[in-house]
Amino acid sequence: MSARPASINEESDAEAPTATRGRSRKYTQVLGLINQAAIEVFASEGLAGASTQAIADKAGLSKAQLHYYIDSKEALYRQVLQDILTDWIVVFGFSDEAFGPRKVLGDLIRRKMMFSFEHPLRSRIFTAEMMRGAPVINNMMETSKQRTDQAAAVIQNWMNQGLMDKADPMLVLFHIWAVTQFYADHATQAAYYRDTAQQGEEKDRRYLIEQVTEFLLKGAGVR
Amino acid sequence: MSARPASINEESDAEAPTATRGRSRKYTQVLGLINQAAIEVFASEGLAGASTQAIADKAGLSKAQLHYYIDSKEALYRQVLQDILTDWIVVFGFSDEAFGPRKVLGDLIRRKMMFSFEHPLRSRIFTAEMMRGAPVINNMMETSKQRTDQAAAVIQNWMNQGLMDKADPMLVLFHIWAVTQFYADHATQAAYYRDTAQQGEEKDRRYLIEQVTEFLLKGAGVR
DNA sequence: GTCTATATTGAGATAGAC
DNA sequence: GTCTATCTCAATATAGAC
Repeated sequence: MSARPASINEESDAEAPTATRGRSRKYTQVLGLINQAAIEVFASEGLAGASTQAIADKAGLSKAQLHYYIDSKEALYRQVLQDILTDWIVVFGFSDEAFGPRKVLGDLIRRKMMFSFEHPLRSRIFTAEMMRGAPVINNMMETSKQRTDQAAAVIQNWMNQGLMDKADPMLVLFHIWAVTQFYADHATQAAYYRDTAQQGEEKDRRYLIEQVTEFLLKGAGVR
Repeated sequence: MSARPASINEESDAEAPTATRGRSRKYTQVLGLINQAAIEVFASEGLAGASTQAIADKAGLSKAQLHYYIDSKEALYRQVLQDILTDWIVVFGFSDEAFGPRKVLGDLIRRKMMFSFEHPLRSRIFTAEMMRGAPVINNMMETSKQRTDQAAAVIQNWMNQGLMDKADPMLVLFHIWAVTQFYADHATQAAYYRDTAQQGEEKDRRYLIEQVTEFLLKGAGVR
């Protein structure tokens, strides 16, 4: 009960977090509320700055109630990061190499941009964790690295086949990451510099995806 | 005295912070130590997570001593951000438009990359502040916005003269920002994915600058 | 200017009744 | 499962002697 007013920049998804097997309907639902609240607070305050009180408030729970559902603040944070990383692997995954770089990378860029638009808070939590040197997430990143290596190998193949300019494939991936991520992490900055009123509107999103895709494919020399 | 061991990823500059006019030599020197220590702690822990104890330790001071030199943790943080923003304006400034986009943007990219290599912690503090919606730095950003608008106008001129592809000039600046910033904010991630032992070495820096410059100028369609 | 000691607040987490 | 009350600890900041 007592749904809290949505804050600016909030994400609206209420995905069920992982590890809810064999629990009651309500338990899972409450975990979802907590997960969402945690994302909002961690994104703007960081791990240290996030208070369990703030998370509890946003989830519509008392602090004691919250602690009944979670083991600790750190465990909750770890859970959030785990979920984000799982999503990254899907979003940043490659479709079939045979479609060629224009199609495959173009799709990837669009997916990543959509993720930035729809889950900016998740993006920021991840970036914040990276900037600290990934102390919490360290042991979860191996899978992500393997996928990225595979992607780099595919890009290398395309380069060898003359489908795109020769360059360091991993760096090409970095640059795609950097630019698409910018629109999540620096959304405030971007809105301020563009003084755009229509921020987040469908038309503007299409415009940004178009501009970003063109820039990145040209930068990578995709033919 | 009692210089603390340098931690990984530390910045080595000991620039005197602003607002030290009319103070003794020593006072200014101690403020420099505090400033440097603050940068390190804020970068990895954030504003909320940074303890004055940790800052004092890194600066080689007692906590009480630290509080003699600073007004409050928040004021110190504000000071650090102010200094960073001042540096950005210089680094991100344009040289003479007449040199054309290849020279001017190329120089800008190199300067920005060097800043990422040499001041990764400053970069991260700024990004973290942006990701929170810039609550502390908000009223300092007007100057930065003006300069950016001017830069965008110059780029627009170049586009009109056919010196580079037509696109949204502000977005071109965003993308340059995003990619160069990546090498500071995500240095840990980058090192992990590249499993590079020679991280931070002169040769690798030149290599990265070269790759990034080529990618960005191609992306912007600079002729 | 520097030290020891401390006031004060806030937060994470738990106890135990219901 | 939820509540009130509370334990415990850490953190900012200051007091006051030297």
